[in-house]
Amino acid sequence: MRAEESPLPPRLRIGELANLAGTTTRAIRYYHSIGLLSEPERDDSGYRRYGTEDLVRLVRIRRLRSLDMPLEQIAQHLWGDPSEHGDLQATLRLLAEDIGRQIEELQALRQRVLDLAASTTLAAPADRWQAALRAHGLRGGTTTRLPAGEQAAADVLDALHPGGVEGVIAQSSALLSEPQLAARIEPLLRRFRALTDDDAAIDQLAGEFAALLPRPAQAAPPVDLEAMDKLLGDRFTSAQRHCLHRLRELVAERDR
Amino acid sequence: MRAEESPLPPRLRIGELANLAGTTTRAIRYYHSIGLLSEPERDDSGYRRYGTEDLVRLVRIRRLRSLDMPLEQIAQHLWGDPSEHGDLQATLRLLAEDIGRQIEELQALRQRVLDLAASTTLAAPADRWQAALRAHGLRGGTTTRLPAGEQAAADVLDALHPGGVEGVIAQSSALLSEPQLAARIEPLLRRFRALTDDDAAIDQLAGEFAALLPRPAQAAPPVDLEAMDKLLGDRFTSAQRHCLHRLRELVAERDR
DNA sequence: TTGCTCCTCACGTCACGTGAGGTGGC
DNA sequence: TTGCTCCTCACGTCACGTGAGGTGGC
Repeated sequence: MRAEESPLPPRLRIGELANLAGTTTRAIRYYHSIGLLSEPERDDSGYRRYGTEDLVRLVRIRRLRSLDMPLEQIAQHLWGDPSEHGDLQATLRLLAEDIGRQIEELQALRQRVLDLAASTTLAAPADRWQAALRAHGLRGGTTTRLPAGEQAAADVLDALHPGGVEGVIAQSSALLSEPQLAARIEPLLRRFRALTDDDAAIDQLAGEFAALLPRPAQAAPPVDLEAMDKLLGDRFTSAQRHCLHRLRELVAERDR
Repeated sequence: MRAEESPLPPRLRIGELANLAGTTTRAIRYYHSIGLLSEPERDDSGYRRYGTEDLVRLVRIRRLRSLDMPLEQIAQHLWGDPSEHGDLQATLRLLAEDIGRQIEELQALRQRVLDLAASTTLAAPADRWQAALRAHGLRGGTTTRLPAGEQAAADVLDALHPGGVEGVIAQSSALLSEPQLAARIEPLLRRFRALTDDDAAIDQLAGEFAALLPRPAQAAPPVDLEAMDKLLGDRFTSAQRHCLHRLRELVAERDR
């Protein structure tokens, strides 16, 4: 039996290459346009025809892209001498570490979401604030429903602290472990809520609040106090704002 | 002591809000432009002034964005009625599941990155191909250096199979466990490499190769054979192409 | 006065997706 | 002939970034 002539099979067209590499023709043309993949030869009808090297390079690009690596960075690695693979190795290790950190962040976030979903009734920050206070032996004030100003304060704390209102309270453990805190703070809160503009006792009340606050070394404020002031300004009466302002002054003076 | 008038502190400006929420003024303006965050009131000089609700909503947006959730999806979550507690709970559960999936994806991604880092230490596909064959008791042919066609074949297999050349060999375990494979295949390979166009034994050789291949039920081809043909066409002689073509025909006939 | 912040266009970026309108291959 | 693939513009998308040129606030 004689051997027949076996003609050269036509090389790959762009669609076939795209399928093999698990991508689209548009992506391949885009890689050509930015010079990441060199343009192959055309056949008689102007179609691009691809070979082995194109496939190998494209698959490498897609592998790195599946790691969300930017094309520019991919280009640097693929244009680098194949002998300098140490650099790529180091980059990949750093990438793995970065992903590891992202995983940890997401796990913490997921736990927080689950905690929130499972926690009692998944209530508003103000209610969770009071519940967390009760868990520390504080009744959270005499009223069942907090005044508007304190409700808004809970909202802001919940938004600003990474751990939510629960995180704020956890960070204030030094304050909360103060002996007799419940007995001492609740009368102050009642007086604060009843403050009127011509109340002569504003500075007196601020002083008594300040006496309850721990030294700065033991507890930095959990959130930006000036921002809280600007946000909550319209939720308190002028007298209450005055009292809070005086309280901040007293603490600042003491810390100097 | 008389209480002084305590003026309303000005509300937050866009830069302060951005800092508190850990984002940029541009992002906030963008959220306004697409209606994700409503435009706040302006002060006398036209500056936007923000309050508590804006902060709370923006922080929620940023939290979800940090999960890479598209803004459109975020909008759907945040437009849900806050009074429907059951719905909110369900939303949070879904969110936790979503985060869980993202964690799994990232873990798989991290593993792929580490695998990739490990595989770059290894040599060219052709060398890894021969090393893997030796691990199965095959010497990988008589030559130290593979002919160009077989080197290119190794490149293509490595690119196309998710597990690289090692994955191809693992998938071909049925073939590799064939008794006396080494003794039977190596003479065939030598004859294949020496094929000439007028070699009358082309079909004979193809038949002997086919006899070594397992039945289709036991092993589907690990990669697209037609694509391999188009890619490697120019790396083999006409006689070799003829032989491979005949081999594919024989296997296809047998499988019908 | 100086440096900082804010304002509104409006164009740029990244990695493609999506027609539009036309031709080649089987 | 029909349906599929390919070709080249060229505009769209997503989530902002980045000046440009001007004004307000302290």
